[in-house]
Amino acid sequence: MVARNAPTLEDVAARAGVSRATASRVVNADPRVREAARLAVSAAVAELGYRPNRAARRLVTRAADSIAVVVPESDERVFSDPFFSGTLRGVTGAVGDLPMQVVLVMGKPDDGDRRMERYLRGGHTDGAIVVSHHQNDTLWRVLAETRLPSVFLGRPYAEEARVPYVDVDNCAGAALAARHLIARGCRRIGTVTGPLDMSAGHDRWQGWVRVLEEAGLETDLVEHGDFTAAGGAEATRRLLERCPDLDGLFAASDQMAVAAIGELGVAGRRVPDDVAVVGYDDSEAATMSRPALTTVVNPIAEMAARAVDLLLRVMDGEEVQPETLSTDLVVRESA
Amino acid sequence: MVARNAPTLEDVAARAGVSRATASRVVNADPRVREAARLAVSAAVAELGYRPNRAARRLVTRAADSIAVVVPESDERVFSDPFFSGTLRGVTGAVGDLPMQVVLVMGKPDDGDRRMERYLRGGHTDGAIVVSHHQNDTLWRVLAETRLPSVFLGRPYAEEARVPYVDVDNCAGAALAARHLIARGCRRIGTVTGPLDMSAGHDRWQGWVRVLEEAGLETDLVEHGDFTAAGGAEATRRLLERCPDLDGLFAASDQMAVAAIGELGVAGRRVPDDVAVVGYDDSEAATMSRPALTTVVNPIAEMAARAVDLLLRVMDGEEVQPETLSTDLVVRESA
DNA sequence: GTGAAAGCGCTAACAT
DNA sequence: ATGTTAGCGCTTTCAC
Repeated sequence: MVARNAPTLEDVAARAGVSRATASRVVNADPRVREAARLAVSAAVAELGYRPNRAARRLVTRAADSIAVVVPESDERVFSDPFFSGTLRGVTGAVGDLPMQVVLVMGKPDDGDRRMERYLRGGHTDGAIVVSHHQNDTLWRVLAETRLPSVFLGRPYAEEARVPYVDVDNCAGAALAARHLIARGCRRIGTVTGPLDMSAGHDRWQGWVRVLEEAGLETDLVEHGDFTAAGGAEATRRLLERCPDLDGLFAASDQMAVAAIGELGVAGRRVPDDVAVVGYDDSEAATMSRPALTTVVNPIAEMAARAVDLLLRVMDGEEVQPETLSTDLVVRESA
Repeated sequence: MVARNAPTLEDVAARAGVSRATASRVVNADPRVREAARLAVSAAVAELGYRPNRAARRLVTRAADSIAVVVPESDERVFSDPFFSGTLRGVTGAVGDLPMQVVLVMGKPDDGDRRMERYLRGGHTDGAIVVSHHQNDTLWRVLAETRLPSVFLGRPYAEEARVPYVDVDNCAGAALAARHLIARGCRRIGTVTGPLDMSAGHDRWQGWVRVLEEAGLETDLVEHGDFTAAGGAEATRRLLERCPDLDGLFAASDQMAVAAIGELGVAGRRVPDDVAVVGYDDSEAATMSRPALTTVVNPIAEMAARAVDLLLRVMDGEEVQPETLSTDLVVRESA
């Protein structure tokens, strides 16, 4: 609720002895106003504590107001995975000085609670960037129905979802990692995957499979994680149980890779001498880790920037094409 | 930008063969509409893909639209400290189903970049909850100038800042911790403080001092941290250098306490046998830690809920009084 | 350079 | 139960 009796532009104009139009011009820094009038209006604004009514302004300018960053994950997850903070930072950075709010909307959407869906349907925002979409999430359907301009950051798993997205070539990224391990001489190479109901998890796994097949290596040393450290540690333990003489490991996130290194240490295996480890993300954790992580770059900031750009264009009524960024491997100490 | 030529309520009404008012009633679930009319309007809404113009609605209802959670900390910090995720969760929970957005605004405000100030001055939100305010932050001044309804979560350090706040009695909380250590038999008790330019950091330190003085113990075993794990580890190392036979430690945050336990382990000192450790926050880390942390409860969710309540009332033009919640000690294994 | 006037899309009296 | 009407506060032609 706006403070009662908040002064309006009318009040400011009256106080400054000018018309509403002139007052509006001053407030909006229109150059064609006499110095005297400008001063009078500025003074009136200060004295009255005038603040423009955003709704009124927006009603006439038809400008966008806010976009949502939608993350269908629990808030613990959102706040513990650097991927999300990176994304949010990227989005706010890309929105920059546009007079637009970035609203973070998070929560598992399918745990019976339809809060997220209600929010999206409520028309509270002018657009949405959806991050971390899962196979069974029906968010894309909700978004299609409401016709809310939206862009996925990370290709949605469902093939029917014909929505704009920006993705990175996760398959190629994982292939880079796998080839690096093979080139190093690894032969019993395992992988700790991400969730397979997400395109990123699925694609990184498949990229790994493809390269190992080409090299004539076994592709069954697979354990599924969930991108988190805890999940990665557990998957690594299972992997070590199945194959104690593992000599190479590709983890689909840096958090899992770091956890894997920890587990390998517990099992008495040295990294990279006994087991070479490659992560994914090139997050801060990769450089902090000991040994420092060899990892695949996930250009989060760039993806976020592209997503914002796409979204702005969708909101403008433009037709846009999906974009897929390429990626790189950063070689450090762990492999 | 709203999609061009977005259908208006007028269009819906025309299509359904009713008046704008009736259409509005249906959209807003007003009960006094005939079933037939309701169906016709609903159909028209669906066919046209109508979405209410929020600005127009807001202009007439004069309802609040969004509140900001303002955190004058770097985004890394915001996303790594569970205190902030807890707060954000608390705020969104308390806002509940009110049709109001919660916008997270973060960033160090004084690094020459005035983004936060500009944002707040821009009148983008109807109210603000300020978290983690530092002594030299002049946010309260900005908020006072703009007359933006705001509530501090955690008492602002500056005494001139006559703003509503909700706080917890940090002094009493720290006293609980110190008394517990003394009762356990500790005599060389140190503390790793939070930042002293924050009321929480300062008060927890002072609460510790007061109790130790009353007990006739030395109060100079103080090292300053910043609530983070890294800062806590460093401060603990300094403390151990100064006093290798430390037998009790109060850390002003769980993150620092966990880090301290790690450092104590490195130094070959067992917790709680050699050194008893008490943390602050009762965060998830406290239960996960080994040994599990004895810690002071920081009722984050409750504070957030109170802050939202206060803010709503301030936005309603009401005068409100600061609130200070009490706290408790949870005894686990570390002390 | 400035003012008068026309709406933006919606809700909420007020009539019927 | 429904339609008519009057704004909400602002920006923006269009005259002057």
